[in-house]
Amino acid sequence: MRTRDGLVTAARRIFERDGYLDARIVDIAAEAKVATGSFYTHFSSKEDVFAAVLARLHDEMLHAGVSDGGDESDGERKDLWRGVEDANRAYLESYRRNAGLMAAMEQAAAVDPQFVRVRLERSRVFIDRSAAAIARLQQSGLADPELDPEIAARALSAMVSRLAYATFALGESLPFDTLIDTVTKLWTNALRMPRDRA
Amino acid sequence: MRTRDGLVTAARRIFERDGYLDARIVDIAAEAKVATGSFYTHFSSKEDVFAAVLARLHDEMLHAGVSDGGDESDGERKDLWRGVEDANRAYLESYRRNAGLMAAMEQAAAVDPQFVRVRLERSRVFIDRSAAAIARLQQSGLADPELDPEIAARALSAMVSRLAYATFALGESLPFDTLIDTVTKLWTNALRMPRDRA
Amino acid sequence: MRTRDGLVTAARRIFERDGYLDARIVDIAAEAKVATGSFYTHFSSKEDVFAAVLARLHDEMLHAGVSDGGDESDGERKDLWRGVEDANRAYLESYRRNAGLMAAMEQAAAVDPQFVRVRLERSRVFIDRSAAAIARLQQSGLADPELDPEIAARALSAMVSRLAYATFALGESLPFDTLIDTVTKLWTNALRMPRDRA
Amino acid sequence: MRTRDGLVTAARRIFERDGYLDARIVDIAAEAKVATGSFYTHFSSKEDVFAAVLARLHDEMLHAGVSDGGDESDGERKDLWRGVEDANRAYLESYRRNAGLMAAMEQAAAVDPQFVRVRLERSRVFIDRSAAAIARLQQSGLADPELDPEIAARALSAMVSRLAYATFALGESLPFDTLIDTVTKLWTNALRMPRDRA
DNA sequence: GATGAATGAGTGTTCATTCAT
DNA sequence: AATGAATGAACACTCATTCAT
Repeated sequence: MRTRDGLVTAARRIFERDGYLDARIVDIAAEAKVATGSFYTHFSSKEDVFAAVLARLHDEMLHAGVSDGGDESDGERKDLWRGVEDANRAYLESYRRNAGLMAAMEQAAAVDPQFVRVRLERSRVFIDRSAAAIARLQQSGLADPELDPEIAARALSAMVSRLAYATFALGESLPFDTLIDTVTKLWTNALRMPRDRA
Repeated sequence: MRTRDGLVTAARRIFERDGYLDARIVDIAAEAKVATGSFYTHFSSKEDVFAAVLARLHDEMLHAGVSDGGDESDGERKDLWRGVEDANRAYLESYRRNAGLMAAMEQAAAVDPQFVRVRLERSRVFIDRSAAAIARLQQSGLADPELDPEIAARALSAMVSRLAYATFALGESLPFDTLIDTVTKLWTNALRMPRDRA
Repeated sequence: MRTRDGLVTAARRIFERDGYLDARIVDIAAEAKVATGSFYTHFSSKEDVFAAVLARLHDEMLHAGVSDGGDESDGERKDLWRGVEDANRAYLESYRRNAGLMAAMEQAAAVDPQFVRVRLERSRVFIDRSAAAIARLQQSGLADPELDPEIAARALSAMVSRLAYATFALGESLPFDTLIDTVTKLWTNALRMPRDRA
Repeated sequence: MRTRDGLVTAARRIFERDGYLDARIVDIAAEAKVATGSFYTHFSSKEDVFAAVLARLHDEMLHAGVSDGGDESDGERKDLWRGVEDANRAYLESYRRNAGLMAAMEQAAAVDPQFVRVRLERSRVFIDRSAAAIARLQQSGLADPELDPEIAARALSAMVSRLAYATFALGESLPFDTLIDTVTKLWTNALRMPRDRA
């Protein structure tokens, strides 16, 4: 198991350094200081390790409570805005922290349908939570009732994740705080949520 | 020049069929019914033809008036909403028509930084036009003055293009009209534009 | 010793299932439910186990009296024909029973000279007995005196074993009884042995 | 086409030298003095070249008239024996000349079912011709009427080819003339053909 | 005697690019 | 300008064997 862990760690470094396509099994094995063949004791292919790397990332995020978009428990309007902002900040910070890997994942998804699925499942969590939140807001009369919660959640998640990709993976410059602020404004506006100090 | 045109046409078909990475020069030459070596009389590499294919697409769009997001000339509120809807419809229809190529371009951009730039320039047109429109609306008191026009334009373009990619290139199901309707609502809401029958 | 026996049994199954070349040591160990390394406590290589498997087969045949071509003790002509038929039947039945292993052995012999020798030694028994029988028949005036007993024995054995291989290992269809009958007629004819009811 | 021919010639040398299994594509290309990749311009795999080598051998045999077992046109008894002897001699001389290749083919057939078929088709020619001859002899009352011509032909061909393999490919020593003489005697006896000077 | 993870050498195949004709 | 055969570098994967526990 120790060897396997070492390989996952090494693989993550190599994928971040070289991207998904240019990552070579030999390099991963070398980075983990094991023989090439040992790689195949634990993984069957490059796709296989990459899936393991992503799975570990997912676990780390769960343990770090990152996926938790903040508690939306109390009903004050001021907090609604704050809730959206916190969720966006958490998402963006996590993206920034794992930018190299996210870039590799985009590449993997562009090349291997298997990772399109993985990416979809990853975003599903956020989309589902957002859709639920939107529906709740609509029922409380706090969000535009004409919107389909599921589709709106998809669209707004697409907006945030694509902006994160452009900013952190591609390096299009945007100050972090401006990013959060804009995203949060657009998100709350888009749902026609009432402004804080309305 | 006829050979060159034939190669571009052939390349487009191959890129649509096989994607950017799996497209082979021999196949492009065969599809164009010329010898492999003739390819290199007109293009220096796969990147080179792909750029030519994208350039031709761009030209076709300009001639088809597709890039023209509708004239936003008159000041009636009703037309504002209509203007956004028309622009989105035009974008989405164009994306749907060229879905195979757009998928190839996403793949190319994931693999080759050169095409990240191309993609960026392509979207630049739409972003700039949107940013200008937003600024104009703000000056007329018809859009949220707190938004940075440039960043908001980027974000909303990201939203639309990503949704288009998911729907037409990846095949995540969404009825076309629902898509346009949702996108337009979110877009106008996000800017806090007044509703039609306000 | 129990482990060793288990490995030989397992190896036989694997060789029958996968052939000599495709048989893998790990599979043999797994089939015997021992660790891979344990294999090497008892055998030094794949060739080594395969030799052991063949040796055990040889022992089983001896104990089953299979190698015993029938007793050619009495001098009646009728029995001569019967003796040849019995020997052929015994040989062919044994081949049919062990067809999988024989196929593996042919493969091994095609690939490793060591098993050409083993195969030769295996057939030696039959050839020598046949040669002796031919010589005896010649001395009794019951077989063509112009034939070299040794070479004739080789040739006729080759005929029978090759037919057995084609029928049972390769699956070229031939009814068992037709096979025995033809082989016996050809064998007795070839030696110019007098017909039963001469 | 010149390159292809060179590759077939080179392949034949390599297959004879190293056998089917140990033959490496790089070696074949090097022997033909072309780049490794050029091999794949003409052949898709090792099996593919080997099939080409065997096909060329087949052609050469046909042109050399080797497959022609002598004309069995006149009805003299003396010539019957001679006809069988000539056919056997031709077969055995051809086998001796191509012993290295035949050894490789046995190996190929032991490893790849595709070549079991090829070998079968190769022998089919001889078997069919023999079967026809046997049937003719039976009709003229010159061969044992109890034998099935097809099966007898198979059996006697198996005998000759297996003896050829043992002698020329495996090097079990037997003088060439003794071999022909024995084989011919056994063959004519087996069919109960009348002796020359009966 | 048993374990089983680690070792690492070895090779078929692809395809963008060249260049003599 | 066209031809198309030739080039050759690059890399994943297998599996018999070892050896520290």
